[in-house]
Amino acid sequence: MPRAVDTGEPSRERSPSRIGTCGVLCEECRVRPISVCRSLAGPALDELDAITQRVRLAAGRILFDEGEPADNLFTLTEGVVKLFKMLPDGRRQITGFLVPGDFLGLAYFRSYAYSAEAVTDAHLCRFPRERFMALLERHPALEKELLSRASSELAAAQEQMLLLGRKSARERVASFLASLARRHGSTGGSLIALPMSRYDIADYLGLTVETVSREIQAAKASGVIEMPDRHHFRVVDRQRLEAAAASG
Amino acid sequence: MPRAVDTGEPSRERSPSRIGTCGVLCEECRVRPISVCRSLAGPALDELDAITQRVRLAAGRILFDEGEPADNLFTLTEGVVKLFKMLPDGRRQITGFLVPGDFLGLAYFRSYAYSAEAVTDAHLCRFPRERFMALLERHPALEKELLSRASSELAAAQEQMLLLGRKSARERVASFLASLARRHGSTGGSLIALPMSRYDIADYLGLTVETVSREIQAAKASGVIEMPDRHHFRVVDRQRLEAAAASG
DNA sequence: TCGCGGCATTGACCCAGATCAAAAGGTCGG
DNA sequence: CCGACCTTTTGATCTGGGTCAATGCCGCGA
Repeated sequence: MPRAVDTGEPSRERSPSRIGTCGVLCEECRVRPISVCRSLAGPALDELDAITQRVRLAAGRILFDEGEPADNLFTLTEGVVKLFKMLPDGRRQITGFLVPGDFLGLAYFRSYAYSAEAVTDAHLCRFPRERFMALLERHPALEKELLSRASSELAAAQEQMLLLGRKSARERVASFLASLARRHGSTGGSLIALPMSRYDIADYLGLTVETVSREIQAAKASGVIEMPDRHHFRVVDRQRLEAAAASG
Repeated sequence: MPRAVDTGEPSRERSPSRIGTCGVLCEECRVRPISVCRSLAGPALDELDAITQRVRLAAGRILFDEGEPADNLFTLTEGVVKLFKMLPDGRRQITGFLVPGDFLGLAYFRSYAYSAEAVTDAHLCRFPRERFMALLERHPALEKELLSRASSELAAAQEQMLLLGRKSARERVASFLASLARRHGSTGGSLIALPMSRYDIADYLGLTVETVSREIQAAKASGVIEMPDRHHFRVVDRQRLEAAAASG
């Protein structure tokens, strides 16, 4: 099992620039800094910067394991991270794929409720739990932002329960591709990355690799999508993709 | 489709009693008042009481439908309520069963992300969204409580994803019974209510009624549980029940 | 450049749980 | 008390997707 502890020095000096309403700035990702909090005003941002540590995580490395003491919170600034839970016998359920801007290690737990692993090389901002919580006390706006994020995560989780409990394999794969396309903001025709393996997709959709592969092939064959290579696709017929997803 | 709008007059007069750290008091359920917020101090409670409306809901009636404008938030004070999402063709996934003390209609959405229906006769406290949000502004402790609840709901949702995506029918039913027993705080041997129908259980576990029925019969036959009637059970062999649940 | 190891795809077969069917309780209005 | 209707149980059969087995593909290290 790969295990990463890639630190990142506290970096006390003020970030040299901020763009728009964005908050914590990742030095290496300056081109695309991601806010931990869209609605934070100046002072809160400064304090957040002060407790921020930069972390890098190579693809395939574990950020933390389920059950570990939850000593840190994170925001993802670059790359893709997957969250998952496992059963004692090795069966795995991926509960989500995080993209830049997403928050990780949500508060109010003694220990992490899931494991987190990098799908691609990733950059994160790390906040020591204690200090972050103290900051939360002083800045209700930050708390509000977290509540808002928790709410949308909850809605996404419920949607995923619908998928896992009631959708067919074809519908699951179509839903997955459609939601990637939606997240991508693609109006159709643009190239969308599929950075995770077929195994990851299977463990996210509650299927086997073989079934995922077959359904993706079927989607290609029916002309709903195009795939220039295994890790990129294009939505050719959005209508039919959405229909196949059976979205409520 | 049954549809309930059972109001409940604003009830402006102060609640005559409070027990321990409990908050909003349901007049009819005085024997067991349930807090909306364990950590609220006096002033916040008074303000909460001021915007509270009592609502009653007969078994089988809808509190609200997915997609409706989310004009109200609720806490359940008595009874059991189920939350669910549906697909256009009628397939249904129940995402949770609420018990007294649970919060409902979480903030930061324009419209409800799911439908809510009473499993048994239920009593709720209703808070008009606007006023509740305003109150939230003034009382960070309330916000903190909501965040805490959202976090545990999220953890529960992830556990359910693991169940729906990766567990067998036997494991699902065992997990369900085990979690009811845990929630009940049963040390073993005590009678636990199973107020929902087999259909509801099936739609919660992503199975069919027939499969749920068969697995429950199997659990009885193997001596893991006892059932004095169809809507009550007793855990006879907690060891084996937990083992069958394959809980991570 | 070659060869190895981990993805990905494809095919053949199988089985857990769905579907179909029917009977047995239970509940409620009249 | 009757009868209609619904929930639950039980049995028989079917099938979507899992399992097992190969082969192809690709990236990487030496």
